[in-house]
Amino acid sequence: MNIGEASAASGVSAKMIRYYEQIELIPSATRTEAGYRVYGDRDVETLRFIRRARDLGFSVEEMGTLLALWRDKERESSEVKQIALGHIAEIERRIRELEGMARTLRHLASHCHGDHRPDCPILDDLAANTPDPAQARTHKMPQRRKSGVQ
Amino acid sequence: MNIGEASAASGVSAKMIRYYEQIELIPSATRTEAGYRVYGDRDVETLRFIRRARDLGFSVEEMGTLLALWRDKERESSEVKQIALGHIAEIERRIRELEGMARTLRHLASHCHGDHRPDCPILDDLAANTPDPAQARTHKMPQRRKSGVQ
DNA sequence: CTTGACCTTGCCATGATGGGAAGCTCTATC
DNA sequence: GATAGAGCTTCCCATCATGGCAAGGTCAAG
Repeated sequence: MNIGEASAASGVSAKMIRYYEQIELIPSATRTEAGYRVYGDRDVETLRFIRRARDLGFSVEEMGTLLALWRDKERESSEVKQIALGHIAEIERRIRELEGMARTLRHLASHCHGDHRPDCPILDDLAANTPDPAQARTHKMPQRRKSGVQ
Repeated sequence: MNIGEASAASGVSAKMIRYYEQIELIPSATRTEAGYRVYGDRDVETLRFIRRARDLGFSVEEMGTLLALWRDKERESSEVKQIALGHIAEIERRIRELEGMARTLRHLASHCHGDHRPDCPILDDLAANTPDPAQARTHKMPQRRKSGVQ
């Protein structure tokens, strides 16, 4: 099976299959004399596993761990469960973050006329709100020495 | 005001301020003779606007539009509302996507012993599930000519 | 004058993915 | 057997927003 066929059979693009090989998420495929990658049913199974895990939002790193556990017949299911639970917690954190944004935006939008008049509480709010450093997102503001807003 | 002070006053890192200038989201700051960027209160206001919009999940492109509308006194609030509503819809779409993942994972995890036994429905499911091309995420699988899984 | 915090530019990295070019291979059709 | 064109190969570049590091100039306090 060529890479294109393996791609169609697994739902993972050929580009990504090569990428996964390069980062050693999957072993290097054997090659034909001409240098074409060759895949078997086992490889397609692995690629489907990856495709499914990715659709569940697992990162490539997490997929690597899951694959290793999958291949290890003696693995303990608690390890897998831990990864799944951790991932669920992360997803729920992102959901809460997005819901906070949506809540604020819905509130602002509901107070905006949405007509030809220029008054718009959305812009006013964006402009007026003093930033609260404590609720910064990915922010790591460096501390200054002379510290003081001039 | 130097860039570090403007950063502290606005909550936007110096690095990002330079980046926003480079991509022309904000106008180029005036410079001292030595080449230092100089900021005034108006600039800090703009940066705060950006910081707040970013915390609400707006992309840089959307921020550019919002900034233009903010500066345009004659703008119609309907434009702003449209952007906000579109953004809300996008956030809600992402939330639904994440909730689908969380639901599936919770279901799988609840059926996993989570102990020393190797049996794990999570891995079994990842391995066995045939991919449904219709529910692909960002997938644009290219169509093959001979189309057929060997 | 020295120290060191601050500024400058520039390059590199992230994560997962796509796009495209240049060049080789395979296969179906004439 | 020759030709066309789909498919494969590698390599490089782009995304998006952000951080890190390095080399070098500047400024202010001691």
